[in-house]
Amino acid sequence: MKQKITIKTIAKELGVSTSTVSKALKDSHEISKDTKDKIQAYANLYNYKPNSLALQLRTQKTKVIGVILPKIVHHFFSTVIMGIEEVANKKGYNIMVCFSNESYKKEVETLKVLSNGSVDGLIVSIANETLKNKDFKHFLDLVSEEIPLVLFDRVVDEILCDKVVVDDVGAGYKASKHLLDNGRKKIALITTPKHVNVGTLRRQGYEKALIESYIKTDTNLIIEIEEDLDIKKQIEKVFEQDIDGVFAVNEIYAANAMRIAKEKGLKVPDDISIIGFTDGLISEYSSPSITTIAQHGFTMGQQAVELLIERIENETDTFKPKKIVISSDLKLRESTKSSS
Amino acid sequence: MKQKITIKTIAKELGVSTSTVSKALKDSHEISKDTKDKIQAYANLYNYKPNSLALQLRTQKTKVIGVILPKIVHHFFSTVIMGIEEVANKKGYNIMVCFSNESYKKEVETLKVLSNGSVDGLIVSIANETLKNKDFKHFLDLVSEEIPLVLFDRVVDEILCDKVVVDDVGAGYKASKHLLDNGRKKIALITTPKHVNVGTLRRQGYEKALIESYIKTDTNLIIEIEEDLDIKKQIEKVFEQDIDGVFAVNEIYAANAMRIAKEKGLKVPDDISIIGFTDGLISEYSSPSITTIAQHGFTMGQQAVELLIERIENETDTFKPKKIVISSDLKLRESTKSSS
DNA sequence: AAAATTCACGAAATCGGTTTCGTGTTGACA
DNA sequence: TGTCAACACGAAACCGATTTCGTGAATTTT
Repeated sequence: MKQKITIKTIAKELGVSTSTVSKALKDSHEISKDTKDKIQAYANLYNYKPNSLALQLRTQKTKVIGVILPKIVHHFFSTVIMGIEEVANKKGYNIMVCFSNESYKKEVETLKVLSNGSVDGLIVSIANETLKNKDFKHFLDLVSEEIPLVLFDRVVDEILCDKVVVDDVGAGYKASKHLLDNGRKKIALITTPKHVNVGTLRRQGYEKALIESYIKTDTNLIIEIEEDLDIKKQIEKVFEQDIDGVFAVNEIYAANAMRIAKEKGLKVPDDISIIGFTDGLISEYSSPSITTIAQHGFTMGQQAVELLIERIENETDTFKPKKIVISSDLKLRESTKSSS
Repeated sequence: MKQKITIKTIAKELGVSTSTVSKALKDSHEISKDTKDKIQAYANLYNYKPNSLALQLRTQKTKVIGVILPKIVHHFFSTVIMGIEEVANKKGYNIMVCFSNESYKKEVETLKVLSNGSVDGLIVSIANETLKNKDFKHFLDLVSEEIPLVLFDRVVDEILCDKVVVDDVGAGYKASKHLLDNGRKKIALITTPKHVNVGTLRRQGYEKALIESYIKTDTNLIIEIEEDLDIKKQIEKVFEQDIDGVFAVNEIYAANAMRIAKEKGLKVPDDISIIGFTDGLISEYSSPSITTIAQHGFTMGQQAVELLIERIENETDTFKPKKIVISSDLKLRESTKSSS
């Protein structure tokens, strides 16, 4: 890289001190107009840009927010990033993005790297493996170092920090209730393993809705998907039973369910209703289009970053973690159109 | 944030100089074993982490790569990011991600912010608006400052730097040839406005394939989509004509075409074949699934970072821009299954 | 026993800025 | 003419590390 022009260069060239240059560039009243003009002209001519590292070292602020996501090729997470970036930028922050790839080890490493002062705070959604392990030491360390931290979507109670989540129980309830209202009785639930708490919460909503309709939960209709195995094959199993509705906790599961239904000769939504989660492009463009629960990832990102910046800039000694719950909406599409 | 422990703190507490501490922590031979043990024990106990800003200021290296994308809620770009992050991390770099949102102004601002020393180099895919304006001054400035820069996918010849692109002409040819081989004669092309060069290049491939089959290009069959307007309505127009094949330059256009075909009562692939671009989830999960040209975003990301890091770490005075062309593959699916 | 090494550590410069505190010069005022 | 304030600028400390060079003491060599 080309040798950058510094304040020192300017000072030497113009025969003044570095303090004068610094002040002149900030239009300080201490410096005479003549000198200011001269210095500013020189700086412009040579396209002087203050070295941000020097500033950061002095102020101990990087104006950077670290974001750690389990993955990115995923409609929900990429939407969240958009929300984060938008607000962060508006407030003068940049974002450093890392991915845990659902791996505990990578999450620990990334957290360590980012917490050495490269960022002012962190926004994280916990990796699957970490949730499974239930080992949150790396997060607890972060909290005890008092590095501002906001968790979103995949959060746990053990970590004392600000959180942004969707109303998963309510969303699960809404989705299931919608199917019940459509006259469906034998509703399959395609969910995640229990350690993924969002899945568990959505299941609670599902069970609540069933109970309200005096339907007994049939564990044969509930299937927990192992992501490492063939997803479609796992979902096919639940179709061996007599079902008339499917509630899938994400859009990939929903799309797979739809495909299987078609292969089995079932008509959607006439013979079977399908509802998904995460309002992504698959749901929108599949045919029939899939009714989903919209998670409002964009809003989540915005809220998370606002919480974080609030925490960064207003260092209150009284630490009371906040939890923001984003309500979710039913996005009605063809896959649950009541035939009546 | 909690007061961080510095080398100075350790020095004072242990009654030695900061240089001794620094050397002891790096296990220098200059320091006696006793002193080293004492200092290292203290550092571990209080969880000392060197301030990365101080290091960066000293070495003038941030070990951060800036990435500017037009958008992120998009299969191709999120895949590229994955590729970038993977290689960058492996080589000890982190990535700072920004979005231009296809806006010229935001691109200029972002470029300015990132080029003040916060990153060692940049990977960029140019915003649509910038391509339209043909105003690349901000990039030329970057180049003249000799800040390492790699452009990918949306690149222009005016900017002298390393580039990674897909073989767009070849890909367009492959896609069109595939339709022709399927016996299609009246193939519509759904592309972007001319200023988006990838669209133009793919069109060249399309025209080349037609010419080879002695088919005259019919401009009525070519439609350039304005993203600001209703996409579906624009595509519907081309369906007013008698067509038996559609080549869409991205998967959203392809998905829309499929939907319209169905609405018109056309059977895919019996009555009409459809082929898209970008091997995303929509193509995979729509029904029938859509044949596409796979762009290998992951590979592009990897290659781009490797070029960039090479440029960052081996400052050669002889600057010869490299251009890597990634070949694309046809991913055969149901939407072009030949009925024969 | 004197000279030469080795050892173990500290002082100070450096990276590129900001900021506090002085200080010499000028002008105004009594 | 002496005093005092305003003005315009510089010296130096500071942020948190690294690194070069120097130095006193201990040890080895001759």
